[in-house]
Amino acid sequence: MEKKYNPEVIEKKWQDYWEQEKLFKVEIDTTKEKYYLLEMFPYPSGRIHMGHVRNYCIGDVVARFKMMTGLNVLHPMGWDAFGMPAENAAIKNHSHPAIWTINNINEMRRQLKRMGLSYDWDREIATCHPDYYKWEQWLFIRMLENGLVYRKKSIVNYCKPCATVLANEQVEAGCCWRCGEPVVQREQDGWFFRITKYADELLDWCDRLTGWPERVLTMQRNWIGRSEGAKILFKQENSDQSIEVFTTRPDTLYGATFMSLAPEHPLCLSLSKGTSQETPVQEFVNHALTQDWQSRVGESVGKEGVFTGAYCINPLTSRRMPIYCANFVLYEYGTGAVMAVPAHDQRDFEFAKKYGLDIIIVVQPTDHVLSAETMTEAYVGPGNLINSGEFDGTDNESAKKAISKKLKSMNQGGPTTNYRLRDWGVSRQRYWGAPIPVIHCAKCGPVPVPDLELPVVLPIDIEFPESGRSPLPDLDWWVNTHCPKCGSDARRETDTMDTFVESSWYFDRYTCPRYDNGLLDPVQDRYWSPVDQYIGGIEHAILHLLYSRFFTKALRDLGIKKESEPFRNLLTQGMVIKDGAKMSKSKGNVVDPEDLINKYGADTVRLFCLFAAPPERDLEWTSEGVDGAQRFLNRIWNLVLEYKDLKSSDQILMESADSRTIRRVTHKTIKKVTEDISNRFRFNTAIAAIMEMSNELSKVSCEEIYAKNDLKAAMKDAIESLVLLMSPFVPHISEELWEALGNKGGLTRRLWPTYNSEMILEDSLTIVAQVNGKKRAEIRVPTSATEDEMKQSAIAEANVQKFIEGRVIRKIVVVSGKLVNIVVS
RNA sequence: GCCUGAGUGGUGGAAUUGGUAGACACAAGGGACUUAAAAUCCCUUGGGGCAUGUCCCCGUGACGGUUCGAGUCCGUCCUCAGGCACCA
Repeated sequence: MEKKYNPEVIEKKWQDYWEQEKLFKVEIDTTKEKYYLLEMFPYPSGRIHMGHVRNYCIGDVVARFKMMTGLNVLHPMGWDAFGMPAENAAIKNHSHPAIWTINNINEMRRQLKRMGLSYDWDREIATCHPDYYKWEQWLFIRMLENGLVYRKKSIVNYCKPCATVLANEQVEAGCCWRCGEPVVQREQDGWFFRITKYADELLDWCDRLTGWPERVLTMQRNWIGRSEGAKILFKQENSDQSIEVFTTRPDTLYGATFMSLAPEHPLCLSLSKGTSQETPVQEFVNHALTQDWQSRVGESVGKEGVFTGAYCINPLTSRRMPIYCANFVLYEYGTGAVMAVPAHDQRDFEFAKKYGLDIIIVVQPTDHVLSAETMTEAYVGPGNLINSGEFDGTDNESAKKAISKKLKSMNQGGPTTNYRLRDWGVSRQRYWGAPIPVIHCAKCGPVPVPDLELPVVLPIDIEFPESGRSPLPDLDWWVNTHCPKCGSDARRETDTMDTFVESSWYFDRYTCPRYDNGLLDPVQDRYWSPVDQYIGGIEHAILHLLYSRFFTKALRDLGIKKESEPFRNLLTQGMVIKDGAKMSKSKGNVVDPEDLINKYGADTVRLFCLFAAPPERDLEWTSEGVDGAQRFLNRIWNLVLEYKDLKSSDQILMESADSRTIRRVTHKTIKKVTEDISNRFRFNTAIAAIMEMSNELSKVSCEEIYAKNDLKAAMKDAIESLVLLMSPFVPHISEELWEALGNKGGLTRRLWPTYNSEMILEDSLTIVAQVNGKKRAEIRVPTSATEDEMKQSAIAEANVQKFIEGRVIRKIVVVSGKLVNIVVS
């Protein structure tokens, strides 16, 4: 053993050893309990950042700990390798997305290996590999066959110069993020996953995901946004057509005085056609549709609208209700049409005031009286119905049900449920993604590519255009094909899939990454699924985690999987920040993990990441803290150096108090560290306990230890336990120290130390003596002391006497092992 | 606006079921070793008081409440962070 801790040498040594011994390679072992641990796989952006480091350090502690407790641990890693940054980089560097991606993967794999993470690298997957997306295409077709995928026209953000659809987050202040030209709304065909079919199930299962943070579940519940209400049909005047609306307030139907349609609603134009309102409506609609989203629905935007010239009929009052087109009505939510009740809805109130429309109060609160003439805002609270015919006097909650029921009996609507969740549009007019496996035939329409022709390989050998426009539509040799059904000339779908599709099932593929007879090997899936612990950033709380849940249910219904939920437990780690802000290039506060590894070694970096904050919280990066972590590892190194030659084989005549103290510290620490890792993921307190133990052991004199057999034995056990306890956090130095103690390498094959409760017991303990709840003394009592004895020693204490003297003792509260509280008047 | 979290020393954080507030670190100050520095080791370190103690008072965002006892439970409010946001 070297005199000085030299991470550079030992980290390389043990990483090589782990790789040669294939220490982290796993296979099904039915004699062992399985544990599937997964961290969110990275996008191969080029270099790992501190967020990755933190995420993967946390995962590695859990993985190594679970291995040591005897579980069969699956701990894989891979690459979320499709996506736009590859295209941008290719444009910038006159390169190719594939080359850029592969180089990045190689670089990042090398960096991750330097962290000493316990991955089974044989299971590595990259989602841009045809062997991976082949099964995604296969699944797409199965979903298409089962009605879970469909094609529809929808309104999208479109950039003309770039000839592509933009995601909402790629539109900056109404302009394209790349070319700066204004984005327009455009109706376009695209493929959709029918996630709304699972809205109820996704929502209901939120209550059963007991291993997920409540915060994430709340966000998902809000996103799904189930609301109970009614659909109501309003007959159009002079027509047998009806307009359907959704409302959560059917109780206010008697107060509905007009109707509002979203500008996208086709009725806006058709109703006004041929009337004097035709031109104003056309202008209004055109204006609304060409506006960017912010200036149309933004917070500060007022209510605007225009009369369509048409009327509909309130089914209960037979009132003639003018139909308006209004900017605040969302086409995507509900039916894109709303009944307006100005007295009881703030938006309708503002709109009615502006355009001079009638306000009728139908819900009267019990504590004050509303009047339509004087009210300055809508009343949305509870109350009893008025102006509502047969429902007058009913409380409005019961009226919701009663009126829904009546509408149903009239065939004019009825109770219904509506969701905020919309179907998931996955078409992207981009190159670097998985091709959608469909062929468009003029006669047969869209036809799935036959299974035998899968995968539809993304053409790689191409010139990547500088415009950013996808080269696929121009690749005649690739696009032109024949219809699988009728054989006539046809064109391939040139859209690729949203990259969230790949990450919605990658965790399944890790169980059988090279399986070629199907998407999943049922034997592997049954053994490994579901993921027992998933770890990643909170930023994926909705999209990725919701999509993955949807895919799991879809795979189940297609008979491919048994499980209904992908991730049994979820840990969301906080961000890494520096100087109070998230690390970013623009702020100039980025710390490069590899520089740190070069300077300190991976163990120090790991230790700091795990010690400075609990996983869910943000981690403030400080270089002083890293220095501190390094100092601790040096101290441990020196401590082990002192005791590495201890032999415990000498005969022990009697255990002394000193050796019992060493054993007590050891067993207490084993208990604390075990519980902190397994129950709570509180690595910071686990490490603090290890530090306390090492401080204790450093206090005793080395000569004394070597002088007595019982101390030698106790210390040897203590040092060995210490190294084992440290090993999930700082594996390299632990292996080296373990070897120096005369053992063989491969600590994850060792058993995690266990504690003996009897060893933790002390002969006497310190308890607190309080008077009226204030601490007045600390007293030592024998562990075996009875309540009475504890009371007596508390009362006998001089400082306690001072406070009870001359007062009457009303009551004495005894908490065994903790305190005695004497209550005096 | 609505929904979630979170507010504890100079800093990161600890206190697991209502029972010693500040574990463990970082920073700072003092000391030892050294010709010197670095490294290392030791001591002090929430605020205040004096009678300098096994002392007293105050102290976990604010104010109330429950309790023998509250950082922890309840109520009202304040601040910060995140999510959603004209969702009918």
